[in-house]
Amino acid sequence: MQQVRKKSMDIFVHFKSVIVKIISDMGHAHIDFTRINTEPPRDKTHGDIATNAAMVLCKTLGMNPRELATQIADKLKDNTDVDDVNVAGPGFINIKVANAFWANRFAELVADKESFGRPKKHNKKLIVEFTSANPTGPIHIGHVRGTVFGDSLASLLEWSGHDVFREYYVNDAGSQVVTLARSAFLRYREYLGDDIGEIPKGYYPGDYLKPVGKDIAQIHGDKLKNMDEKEWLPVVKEIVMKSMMEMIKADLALLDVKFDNYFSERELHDDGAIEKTLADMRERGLIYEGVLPPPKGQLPDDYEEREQTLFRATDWGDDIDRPLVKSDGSYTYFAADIAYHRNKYLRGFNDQIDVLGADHGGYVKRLKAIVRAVSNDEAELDVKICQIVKLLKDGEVQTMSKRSGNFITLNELHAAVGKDPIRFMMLYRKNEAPIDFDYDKVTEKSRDNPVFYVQYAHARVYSIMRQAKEAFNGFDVATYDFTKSDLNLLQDESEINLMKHLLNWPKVAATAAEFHEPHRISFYLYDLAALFHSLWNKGKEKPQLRFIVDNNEDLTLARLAMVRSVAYIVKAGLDILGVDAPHEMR
RNA sequence: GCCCGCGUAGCUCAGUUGGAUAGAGCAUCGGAUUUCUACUCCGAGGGUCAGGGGUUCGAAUCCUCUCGCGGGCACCA
Repeated sequence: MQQVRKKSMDIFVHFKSVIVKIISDMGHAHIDFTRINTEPPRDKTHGDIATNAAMVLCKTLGMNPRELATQIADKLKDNTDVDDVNVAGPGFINIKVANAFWANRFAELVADKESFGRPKKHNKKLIVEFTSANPTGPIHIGHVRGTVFGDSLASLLEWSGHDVFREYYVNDAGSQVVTLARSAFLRYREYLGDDIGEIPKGYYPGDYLKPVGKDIAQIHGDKLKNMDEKEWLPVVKEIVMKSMMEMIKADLALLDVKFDNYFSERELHDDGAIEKTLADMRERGLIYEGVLPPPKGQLPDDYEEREQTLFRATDWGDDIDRPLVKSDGSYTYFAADIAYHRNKYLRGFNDQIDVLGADHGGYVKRLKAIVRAVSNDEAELDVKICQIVKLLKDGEVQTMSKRSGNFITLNELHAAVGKDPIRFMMLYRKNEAPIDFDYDKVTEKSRDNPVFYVQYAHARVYSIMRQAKEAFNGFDVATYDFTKSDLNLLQDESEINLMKHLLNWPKVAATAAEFHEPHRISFYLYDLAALFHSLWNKGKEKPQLRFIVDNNEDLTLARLAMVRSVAYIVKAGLDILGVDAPHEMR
């Protein structure tokens, strides 16, 4: 038979195409192949690749699954990349791949280095909105998870060939900004020597506004002090907003997070975008005047039934229609949100992702409804909800009191723990699962700490290379071309296992990107590190498995190619997570 | 009351979107240990996948009901 020569980076994709070709050649070219899976079997003794092809297609082809499987298996045996094939269970086809195939495939990794398995450009325009913390104070622990998640998800999608835009939505329009300005004005008076007493209830009490008070005084002297609020408010607002955003950007820099754009909610109000959006929606019949049923559960004290302007969200998958105009005539936050998501659509983002905190779980449906409605189903929104982070210190949960403004800031957390542990631990859980963030454990340098464990794998590779340099008299990892290594010399089972795991990387990264789940990268890297460390440890008992083998330069160079490849993939993965890949541990 | 998420080993969690005998770390138990700079290492036991019913060749995964935990439930942002 004719072999499928086109090599795909992903071995599973590759073998799927081989199987599809076989079935097509059997005279079934025009059936649906999408349900065919090629994946590693749970049990390694079953081989390297398992496929459900026969079970999935037997109905359409009117055949017994085992019989079909046997026919496909017979053809597979002719493939030189295949060492052995068997049919098992209800009709699984298990493929054992020839060692030479692994070696050939591994040569691609060695040649491609960190970019191994990286898909080509998709030219899909994606926007990821995350953090979007209210600009009324510093970034604190509650924002950190969503920030790290959003940033890494964006990196992951970039790695996968998409055109990704990171955006922060600044809620600078509502009454909270007025409160912020008043709070800053108090600090201004305080700086000028007034006794301001206790910060009144409802104001922002944090010390971080003191420098803002000072700034105002330095710019305007005491001339604001005796003005009416009407006059000083816009002035103070301007200064305090600018100052808050600078503070937030500095905080985010601690995590190496940079946004492509900070999108101002106020501008949506000022430039008429909301009116325009609502006018468009009215024209399309998406808006009506009506009365909403009273909210279920505890009725708010000031509830009054009245007719209001509503968006037909129920037509787009939401549970209830949503109000757009408040009783005082101004727009709701939701109205601005519609204009905002419409704006994203008009900028060409048909794939949108919003990263939100657990307390916003109730908004998912309405946000999705918005995007569908304003784009007339051309654009799609995925909302990722990040669960809470429980901060543990000395084994006890740290509760933070909002009342006194006494929350743990990113700044404090960063000073105590550092960027890499923060980022890794935030990504070492599925986004919907809560995290216990143990202050003490996360700084620990032991196997118990996955950050260290993974970083150490990378550092260990460089350590080995430094030793190789001595053993080989000036051997230089930076310039040596490992594609010259003879990878067929790697025959030990533990070496083959490590190589297989490395070759799994493209599939892991692709799956993580497809489902917007960066945590898969962290878990993969942890497993990779475990395999690598374990192999290193074997060298203690069996010196013949050591990476650097005396008097056998060829074998050593083959092993060094493998070792070097561990660092390529760890580096690629850690880059996505935004965690440093150190050359040595300190 | 309604909506969303979660429920997997003693504990903390994965589980390749429906695949075969459900995995890892910690803890427990049993061994090894003057080391290719660093982290000790190797192995074992441990399960009604919250529970019932259903869909099909096949379910932790999909549907349905029940229980438990968390979050949310006009006009705030």
